[in-house]
Amino acid sequence: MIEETLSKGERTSRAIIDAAYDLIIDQGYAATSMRQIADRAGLALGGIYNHFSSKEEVFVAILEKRHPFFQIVPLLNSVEGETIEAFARNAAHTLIAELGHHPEFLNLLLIEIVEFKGEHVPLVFEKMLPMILQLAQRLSNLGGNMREIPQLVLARAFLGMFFSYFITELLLNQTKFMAMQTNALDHFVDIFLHGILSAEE
Amino acid sequence: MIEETLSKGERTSRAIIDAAYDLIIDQGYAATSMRQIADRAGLALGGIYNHFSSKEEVFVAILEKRHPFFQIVPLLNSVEGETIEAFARNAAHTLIAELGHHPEFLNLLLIEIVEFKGEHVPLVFEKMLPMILQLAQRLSNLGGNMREIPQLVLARAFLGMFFSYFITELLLNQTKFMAMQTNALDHFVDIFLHGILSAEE
DNA sequence: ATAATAAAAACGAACGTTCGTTCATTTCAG
DNA sequence: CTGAAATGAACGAACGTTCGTTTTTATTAT
Repeated sequence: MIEETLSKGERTSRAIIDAAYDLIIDQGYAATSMRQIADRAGLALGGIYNHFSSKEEVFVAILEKRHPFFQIVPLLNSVEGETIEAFARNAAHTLIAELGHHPEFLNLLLIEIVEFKGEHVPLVFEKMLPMILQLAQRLSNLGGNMREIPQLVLARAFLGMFFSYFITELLLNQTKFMAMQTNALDHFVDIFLHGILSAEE
Repeated sequence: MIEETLSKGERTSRAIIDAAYDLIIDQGYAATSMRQIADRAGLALGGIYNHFSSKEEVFVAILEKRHPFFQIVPLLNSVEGETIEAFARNAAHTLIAELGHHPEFLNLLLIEIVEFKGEHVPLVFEKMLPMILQLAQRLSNLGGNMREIPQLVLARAFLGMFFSYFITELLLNQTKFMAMQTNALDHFVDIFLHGILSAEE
């Protein structure tokens, strides 16, 4: 349907990006060759260069379409919840429900950090700025009492909750002898909301 | 002094590991060549193969000596503090004081995840097990009241606090227009201890 | 101590592949 | 019919690894 309305160039452009994305999040950038990308996209090696002028340009195109933040921020914008607590809980479950099936969805972010030293981060941030501002506006109107915490710290800690959840999940999945933790996320959210200490003293 | 007592083989072995470590955390594994490693270690290309039988074997040797967990866990073991809160605060500051000057110290962990899919994680975990058990024993004796949280979740959340601190710090350092956050770590610890919600209702 | 010797280490050219990119040519779409 | 898209051979450079040789080290016998 949609494919029909796209020009041929646009279609193979997307096929290249899709193929490169799959390969790169699986193998990393340097370990993925243009030949592999061409094969998977279903065209000849030289054909890629009719759409992208270099390997890195393909990578940048992937970042602009598929950076994890572009998945996370809109999802957060769609989360319901009147209070801070309700929003945090719903956000956690929404993100896990949507992204939990793709534990490698963070790989693109990590690859960019590891293989490009984060030099494309400004590009991604700039492209995300409207979405971020909209989200910030939305969050500032939430009900509930919150301790005095700088907004940026709050955002970092909230994002960090997912970073740590996914990265440690990834590490644990490798050590088979450790038990699965089905409700670990709820605990993470609880710690984020209430901390590890008990109220009594 | 110490060098004098080491055999020639041991010395160049270490030189190779040191050189490879510097290059790999800077460029990634696939992007680092054996020639670069040889040059930086100060020997000829073929010389490496008198000490390691392949490039991956060099990488494994690096992991066994320099994996971030081997720096973190002993540091945590050395942290003082009688209560949970005191320990958490001291631990955070100790780790940042020691590792904060090397924001790339997590790279080896990320590289292993990204370029090897975490397949060496069991190896590292096994080597760390005694240290971990010792630390767990130490922490279970801390004073202070804590909410009921599974030990493994607690460990994940605690580690996650540093993951998120360092990764977001790394991201922010790229976006020059954002202000430095000098005391962000204290806020992270506060959130870890008390959560973001205020006690009143 | 000194000389002889066997093992370990260093060397660097060479091997066969694979890499990213280019290009003249052919095919196809609008 | 014209420009965009696809082709696949070819380029030089770089890759990991091997190998025959030379040099250095550590040990033994003198």
